[in-house]
Amino acid sequence: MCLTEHTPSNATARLLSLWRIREQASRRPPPDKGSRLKSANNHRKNHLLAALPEESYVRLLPELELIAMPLGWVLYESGGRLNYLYFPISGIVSLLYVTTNGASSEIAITGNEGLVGISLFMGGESTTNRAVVQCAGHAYRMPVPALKMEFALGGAFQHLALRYTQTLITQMAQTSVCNRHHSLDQQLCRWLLLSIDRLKDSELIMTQELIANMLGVRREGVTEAAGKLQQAKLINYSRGKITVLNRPGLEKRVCECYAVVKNEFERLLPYRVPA
Amino acid sequence: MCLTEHTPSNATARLLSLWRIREQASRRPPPDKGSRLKSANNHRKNHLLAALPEESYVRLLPELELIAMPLGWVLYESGGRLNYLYFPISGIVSLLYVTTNGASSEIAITGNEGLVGISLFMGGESTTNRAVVQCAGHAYRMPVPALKMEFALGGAFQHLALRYTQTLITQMAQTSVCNRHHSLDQQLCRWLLLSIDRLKDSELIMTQELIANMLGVRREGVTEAAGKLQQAKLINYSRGKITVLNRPGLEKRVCECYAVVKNEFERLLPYRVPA
DNA sequence: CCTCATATGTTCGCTAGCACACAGACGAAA
DNA sequence: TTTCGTCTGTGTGCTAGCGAACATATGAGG
Repeated sequence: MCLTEHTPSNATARLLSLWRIREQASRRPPPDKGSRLKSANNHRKNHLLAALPEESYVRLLPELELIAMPLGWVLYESGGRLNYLYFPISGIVSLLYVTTNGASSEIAITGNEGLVGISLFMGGESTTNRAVVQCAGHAYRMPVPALKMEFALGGAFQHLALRYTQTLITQMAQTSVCNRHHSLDQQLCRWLLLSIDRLKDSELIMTQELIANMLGVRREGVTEAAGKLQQAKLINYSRGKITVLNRPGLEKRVCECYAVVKNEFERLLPYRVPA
Repeated sequence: MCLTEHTPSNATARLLSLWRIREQASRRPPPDKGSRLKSANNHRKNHLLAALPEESYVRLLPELELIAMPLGWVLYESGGRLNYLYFPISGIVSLLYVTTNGASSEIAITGNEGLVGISLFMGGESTTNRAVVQCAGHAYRMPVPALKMEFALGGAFQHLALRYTQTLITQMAQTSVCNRHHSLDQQLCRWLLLSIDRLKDSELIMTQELIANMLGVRREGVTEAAGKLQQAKLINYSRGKITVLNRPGLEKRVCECYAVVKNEFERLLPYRVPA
């Protein structure tokens, strides 16, 4: 492919670990329809659904189906077709780009503040990235026809979807800049903060190997950076479980990128606690 | 700001060169209204305008005003308010992110295939990046009220604008990955190809210093990478003028990122030659 | 033709992060 | 308890790109 490409030796290892994820995925297709979680209030755990006016909300309600998002499940593949728009109510979904030689980078991250599958309403039907569940959780999914109808109305739903897309764009731009200019240490802090912002507790189930895949760096690099944070008592980790002990401490170390993304988020989609 | 931030010493130099740009900009506000270029067919030099059905086109025509985009002109500033949506018919506009310590990175690039100011219809009104004219040219601009009205119709215009936004997202994602995984040499090739794709001739007015700002690297690095390309007779440059001599040669050296962006572009917005 | 600001070339030491190769350490299952 | 797979820690080169300082070239304007 590329003669002058960086040697893909280690990249192969990364690819393997991604394969592992994908196999997990095929083993566990989305179950959980009609679980105990299915009570009206759960919908409002997704901030976008929560922000919908009553009128749109009642229209969409019957279309929404609750599903479980197991760790590692691939919501959509690069170039693949989507049949649903997803509104997470818990857990984290990563938008991941995987290069032809197996190296990968996280492009953006979505939790219960957003939705997964913007290409459905943007018009492309597919994108060049992959969406993977990074932390298990649940989501409501909406079939494409319903989505398109509601979007075409040009009302609150369209408005929210587009604003959310704009925050995603900000996140992607910031990731790009961060990749270029900031140290691995800072990027790890950013990643940790963005992630725990999307969880209720401050505990992540995530190995350093996977974090390395997200950040697009070597696992050893993450070990080193995480080691520093642990020494500073900001986090604690062992065997795929990371606990944030001192959030303000992380915020001191992180680069500007985190704040930019967060501020832009609050500017565009101020979250109102659902009634 | 960031204690562990990379030293901003050289970044300062970069900032200065950006200042220079901005001063040029304030010296030359958009003139050129009603120039000789103003003939009906010129609108169609912008691919998005060209793709509009007659019905929308005639509605928008009276709203469009031709302006010149001088080199270095800032269409909008990070966080700043926009009053127009721009449809370039020639020249190149860079979306640039500048960090607090003065380092910068190009996020995406727009020519006559697209439009500048997506935040206007996405809903944010502003973005965290800056749009700078990288190669002088002309554009039609549309005032915000007209834009919003047309967009709200939910017709072809909305459709095209959103599809274009999707290609822009692809470009940003790819830039991010490229920043992480590919060598400066390859990135330079990508940048050159993306740029000359948006120009009629294969000549760029651009110093290595400025390219370095776009790519977010040191000028010396660009000198070295460009030197290799010149030795290989792929390009020729001197004092701020770069000529591409051997396009296929560049395409052999470039990383996958260029092709991904280009293919996605053609998939989403196949350009039909205007009648 | 000369001057001078600007653009490019080159050098040297330095650091972050890479590749590769193991060693330990923990925990779930047998 | 033992075993074994998975995580994490560490070390040894190595390279790309950084910072800084300076040398050279070149073209536009006097």
